[in-house]
Amino acid sequence: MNIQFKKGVLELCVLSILEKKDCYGYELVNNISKSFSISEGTIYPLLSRLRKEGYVTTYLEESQEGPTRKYYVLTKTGRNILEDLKAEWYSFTKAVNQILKGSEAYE
Amino acid sequence: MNIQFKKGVLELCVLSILEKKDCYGYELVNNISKSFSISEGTIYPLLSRLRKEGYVTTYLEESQEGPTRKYYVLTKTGRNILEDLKAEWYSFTKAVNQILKGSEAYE
DNA sequence: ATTAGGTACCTTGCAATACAATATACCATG
DNA sequence: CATGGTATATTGTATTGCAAGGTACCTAAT
Repeated sequence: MNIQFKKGVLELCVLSILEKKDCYGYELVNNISKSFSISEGTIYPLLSRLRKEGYVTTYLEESQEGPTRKYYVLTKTGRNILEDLKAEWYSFTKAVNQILKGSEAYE
Repeated sequence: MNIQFKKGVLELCVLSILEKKDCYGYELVNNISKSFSISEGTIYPLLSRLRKEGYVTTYLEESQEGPTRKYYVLTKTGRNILEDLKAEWYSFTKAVNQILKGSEAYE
């Protein structure tokens, strides 16, 4: 898996998953890992950044299976950013796919 | 335009364009700029790297409109890399789109 | 009780890459 | 001869993903 493809896209994925339900870091790693490889050393700094930027807030909850979980919740700002990122992602991939296909076909 | 989305994808785009015809750096910048913003300071180091890795070779050709152009040609190795990158790109974007759509729909 | 393995958090140092800014130099037009 | 477009290239900075490591909780087997 090309590491570079992931740059910036991970943020989009995390926000998109949090849109559906609150998650803790370890859960996000396992969830996203089903789609493509991702490590904890990537997620935790990313989550800290998202919180610092006000895209998410957190709350703690105890677990019977291990240490306390820190759940992340999407804020209103985070929701807006997510919409922007999604739109950018779709238009970007469309542009790339046009280049890959020879770019004769412009709709 | 999210800078991070471009990471690594630019290499794919450049190789894909070179697959169709030989290009010089400045031409690639103008060509790709039609799809998304890209600067010269990004392309030239990238092209040097591609040459160092044996994905492209170069030849010089004079121009009436300005300084000598350095044309880049895809090698056999470059062609193979391009095929790999394309496949990775398609499978990666598919995975991301599944996450964005809620990932209930697995085909 | 001690060990092992799974769960869960976090930090540090490193690598890759895109960009702005800058530099050089050619050519044509005013 | 100055401006603007063409064309190449380098330097320093910022961002982000990862491997490796550390802390700590819980359960089950030894």
